[in-house]
Amino acid sequence: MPAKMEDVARLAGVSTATVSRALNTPELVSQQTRSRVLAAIEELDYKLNLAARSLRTNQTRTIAIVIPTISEPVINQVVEAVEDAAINADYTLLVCSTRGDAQREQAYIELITQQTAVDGVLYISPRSAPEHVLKLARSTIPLVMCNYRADGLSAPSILFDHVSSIHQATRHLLDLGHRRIALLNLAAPYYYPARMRREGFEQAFAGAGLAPDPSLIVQLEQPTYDTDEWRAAIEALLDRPNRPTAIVAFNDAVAFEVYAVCRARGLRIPEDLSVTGCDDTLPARYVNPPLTTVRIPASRQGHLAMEYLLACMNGESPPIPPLTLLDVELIVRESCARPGA
Amino acid sequence: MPAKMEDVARLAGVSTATVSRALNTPELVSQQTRSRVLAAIEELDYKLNLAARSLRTNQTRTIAIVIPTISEPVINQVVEAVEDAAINADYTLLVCSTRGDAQREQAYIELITQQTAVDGVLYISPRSAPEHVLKLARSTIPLVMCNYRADGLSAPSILFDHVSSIHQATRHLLDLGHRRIALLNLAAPYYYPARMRREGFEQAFAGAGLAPDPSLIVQLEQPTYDTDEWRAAIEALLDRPNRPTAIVAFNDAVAFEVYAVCRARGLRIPEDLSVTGCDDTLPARYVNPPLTTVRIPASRQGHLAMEYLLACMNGESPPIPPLTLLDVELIVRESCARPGA
DNA sequence: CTGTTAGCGCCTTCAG
DNA sequence: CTGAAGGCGCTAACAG
Repeated sequence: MPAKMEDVARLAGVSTATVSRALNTPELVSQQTRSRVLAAIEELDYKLNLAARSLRTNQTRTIAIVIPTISEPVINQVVEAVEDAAINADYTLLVCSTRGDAQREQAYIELITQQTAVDGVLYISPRSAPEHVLKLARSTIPLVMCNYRADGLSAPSILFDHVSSIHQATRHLLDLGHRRIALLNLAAPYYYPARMRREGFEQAFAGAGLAPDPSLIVQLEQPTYDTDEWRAAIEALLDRPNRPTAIVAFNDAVAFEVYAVCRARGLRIPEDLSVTGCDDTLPARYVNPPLTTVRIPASRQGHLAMEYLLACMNGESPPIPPLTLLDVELIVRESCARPGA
Repeated sequence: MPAKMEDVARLAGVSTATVSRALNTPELVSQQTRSRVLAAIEELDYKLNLAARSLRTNQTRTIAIVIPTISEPVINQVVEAVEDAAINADYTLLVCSTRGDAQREQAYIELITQQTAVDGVLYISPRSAPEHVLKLARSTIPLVMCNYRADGLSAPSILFDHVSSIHQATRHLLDLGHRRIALLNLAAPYYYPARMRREGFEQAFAGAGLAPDPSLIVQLEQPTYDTDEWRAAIEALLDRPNRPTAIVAFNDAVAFEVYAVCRARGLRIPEDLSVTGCDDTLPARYVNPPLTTVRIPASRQGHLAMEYLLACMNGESPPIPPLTLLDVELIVRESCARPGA
C-alpha cells in the first residue's frame, strides 16, 4: 500500500491540509513546515493520487488530440508542436488516432466527452461528417480544430491556406507555359482543405484568363497511404491520348507516387512531365529530382492550436481570430520545367 | 452541473448501486431495470465521471508510451500498432515523447509513477542511461520495453534483431565483392541497437574471414534528424584518399543523406558507391535508385509489446519470452552493385 | 436481483 | 500560517 497524504501529514506532524498546501501553494506555508513536509514525502516515497485530485478539482491536466493517423509527416509535426506546448503548460497528451474509422472516432468522442476524461480537445484535420464533430462541439469541453470548417460549427479552426498552396503551385506551372495541368486531389466530402485546393487550382487558371480541363481534375477518396488506388489514377492520367504535361499533387506522398509511375514508364521528370507536391516533407529534398512543393507551417499550427485551447480553458481571450489562415510558401526545386523542354 | 449517478438513480427509481451495475455488470441486473436505467441516462445525458471511478478502482485504463520522438517512421508504426492493440483492450494512450531531453524524460517518468496516472508503461527505444529507466523499473507499475537492454534491468524487452539486420546488409555487400565498407552508426552509449549493429557488421566480416577497417566505422551521437552532422560525416568519408566503395547506413534516413551528398558530388549510386539502409521506410521505394534496405517488423513489435503489457497488468503469463528478438529481412533493390562496376 | 453503507485520497472552505 | 471537517462521484461488500 503506497503512502497517502495522511501518512505524510502524520510523519511531518502536520495536517493533511498543510501537506496539500505545501505541494500546491507553497507560498502559504512557512519555510520550515514545508521542508519537514518535503522530507516526509521523500522518506515515505509519497506519490500524489491523481484520480483523487481530479475528482476534487474537476480537471485532469490532460488534453486529447484526435488525428486521422499518426503516420503522416504533417500530422507528426503538429502533434509534436502540440506536445511541446502542452508540456510547457503542464498538460499531458492523450492521442486518439481515428484511422479514418468512423466507429473508432465515435468511440473516442464518447470517451472524451465523459466527465473528467480530458480538459480540452484538439481535433486535427478530420475527414468526417459534421455530425460526429458536432457532438464534440456541443459538449461543454473546450475544442479547437485544425483544417476543418462546416456549416453550423462554431468551433475555432486554424487552417493552412490551401487555396494559396495549390494556387502557387499551379501558377508556377502556368508561368512555365503548361496548360494541360492535372490536379490530383482528395475527394473526402467533408475535408475542407480538399475544397480549398480545388479552389486554388481553379483560381490560378482564372487568374491567367484560362480554365482548367475538368477531366484533368481527379479526386479520390482514398487516403494517401492507399497507394494502389493512387497509382491506378496516375496511370490512367498518363494513358490518356492527350496526356497532361504537368501534375499538381495534393501532397508530397502522391507526388512521389507519380515519380514511381514515371520511373516505371521511363518518363523523365521534369523533361517529360512536371510535378509539384505539397507539404515539403523530408524526402522532397532527397528524391531525384528534388521536388518542387509547398511548405506549410505545421509546428506553427500545432503551437497556435494549443495556445488557443489553453486560452479557452482558462477563460482568457484567444490569441488569434477563431478562423485563422496560415501562410504557405512555394519551394521551387527541380521537378518542373517548360513543357516539351 | 452535469448529471451524476445519483440523479440517474432517482429518475429511474433505483439506487446508485444498481445504476453502477447496469453499466458495469449488466448481467447482474434485470432486463427491465436495466432499460429504465439506460433511459434515465439518455434523458439526463449522464456521463460517467472517470476520476471518481479511477479513485475507487485504482485503475485508469490508460497506458503511457514513452518514445524518443513521434517523427520517426519506425516509432510511428510501433505507436500505431500499440494504439490499435490498446483500443482492442479498451485502453487509451498517453504519449510521452522525450525528444532526447533528459529533463523531459525525467518529468514524464515522474508523472507516470504517480498513483493513478497510468496502469502500465511501454518504453520504446530509449537512448538514455539506465538510471532513468531504473527508476521506472523499480516502481510497481508494469513496464515493457522495446529495443533496450541494460545490466541490472529486469524489465522485459522486445528487440529488433539488429545484429542480423546489419549482418545481412554487410554480407550482401561483401558478396558483391566490396571490401572497403563503411558503417554509419549511432553512438548513443546506452542505445542497445547501436551495439547490436556494430556487432552485426563485425560478424559479417568475420564470417567472410575478413576484418573491417576500424577507421571506416563512424559513430555519431546525433539523432538522425540532425542532418548537418551526418552530412559532414559522410563528406569526410568520401573525402578520404582511399574512399569506401560501399556504405552501410544504420537507417534509411541516413542512407538518404548519403544520396544527397552523392548527388551534390556527381557520384552515381550504385556505380560509384553502393549504399544500404535500414527500416524500409516508405521513401526507400521512391528514391532513385530504390534503396536496398532491411525491413523490420515494427507493427509486430508494437502489438507484442502491448500484449505483453496486458498480460503483466492482468497477472497472466506473458505470451513471449521476456527477451524476444524479432526477425528482420533484407530487401534488395537497386542501390548496390559490384565495386568499380 | 436490489438497496445500504462505507470509503477511495485529495482539496478547500472556514475557523482559529 | 495551520487544523478540522466535509464532500467530489463512484464502486464493492454485505445484506436482504
